[in-house]
Amino acid sequence: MAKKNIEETIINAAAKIFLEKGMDGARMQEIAKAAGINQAGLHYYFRSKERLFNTVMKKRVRAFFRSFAETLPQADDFETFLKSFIENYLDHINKHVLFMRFVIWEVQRGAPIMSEAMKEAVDGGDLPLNMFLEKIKIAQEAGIVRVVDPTQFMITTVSACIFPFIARPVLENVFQFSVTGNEFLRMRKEEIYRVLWNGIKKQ
Amino acid sequence: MAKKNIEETIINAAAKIFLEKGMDGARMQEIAKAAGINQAGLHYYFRSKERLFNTVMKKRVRAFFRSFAETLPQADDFETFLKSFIENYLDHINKHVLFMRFVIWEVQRGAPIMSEAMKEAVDGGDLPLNMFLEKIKIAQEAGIVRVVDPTQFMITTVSACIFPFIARPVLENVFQFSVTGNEFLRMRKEEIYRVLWNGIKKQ
DNA sequence: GTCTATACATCGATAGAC
DNA sequence: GTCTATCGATGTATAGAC
Repeated sequence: MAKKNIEETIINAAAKIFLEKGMDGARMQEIAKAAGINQAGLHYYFRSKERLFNTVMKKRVRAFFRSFAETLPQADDFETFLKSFIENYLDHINKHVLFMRFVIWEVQRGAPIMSEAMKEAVDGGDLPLNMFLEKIKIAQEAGIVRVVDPTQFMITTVSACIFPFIARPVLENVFQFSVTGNEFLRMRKEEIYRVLWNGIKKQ
Repeated sequence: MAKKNIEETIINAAAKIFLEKGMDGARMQEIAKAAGINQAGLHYYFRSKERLFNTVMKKRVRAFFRSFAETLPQADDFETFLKSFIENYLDHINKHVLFMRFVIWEVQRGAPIMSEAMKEAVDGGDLPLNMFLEKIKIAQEAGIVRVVDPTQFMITTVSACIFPFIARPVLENVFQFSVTGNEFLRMRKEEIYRVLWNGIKKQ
């Protein structure tokens, strides 16, 4: 296997373990096994656990931020835009639940690389938030939606989307519900769109 | 100091460290120091790290669930009820950000005690969710609010409340904002109430 | 019950043969 | 570049004096 391929294999295996267990809970031995090499090989390629962690995270954060663009619909009509965004974004979240929960935890836990990687991704223009915010402003000026702070509305939107998924194991205990992943996804798409569109549209 | 008092002191010190660092990242030495004793004393009182962790969590989860009742307002009028609930609940969250983020992380990480403690608290009736859900149903029957699934609406409400706080370090990077805690709290109270009330009220 | 000293286990990292 | 063997550091846990 070529060197680049091995490094790629290690990074993917490491990402899986790190996302599940966190930096503190992850074991180099487990990563090595998942990558199909031994622990000495792991150190040969990445020198230390910290360097491996940093490499993995820089790559993942950037890729994750970039992929946000794919959730942004083309529609000019704000209602259609919002509905499509919620559907796309929930599908997107559904694929990255582990990563999002992990980032929230590791950032507060104090891993310096996380903030650094996010800052780089934001400064590098990997996260096109402005398009969403502009859509709101345009709809406000057109009198389609109420005048609200666009950033606050967007925070509310992503909160309603992300939280039920990253906290799902907790919610299942608290609300004592039990539905399949697909059913839950479908219900959330409907609920969030209805509440948010009614919540922001002009009567 | 009486035995009960020392145990209490240790539990509080341990909770602080566990919530910040997680089970894997917490160190017995650090907990001992924070409790003002040495590591041998820690083991004398709680035998092992796992037992200490379990004791702390059972206590905290139950207390946290119980305190939810304090966020439930008395108001009969649903609009007033919702507005007050959001304000109370955000104040409540603001005091327990570390704990909530920690629970979400540890539950997925696989700490068996967490699910167990939650189940006990729920089964013990420590979490009076029904009052909130009943309020929605009554308002629906009275024609005050639209017909929605009460559980889904409640999930949306708590999501909009909790997420911005547990993910705040991330949001600050992503949205590049920087306001004081109090200012952020005030803005969220206003935003969530406006969007959710408009989102559910009958036109 | 509380201390010091230390045993014991685990993990990250490296040396050195191949 | 990859392996086995092992070092050294760190962290949990305990023995035993007081």
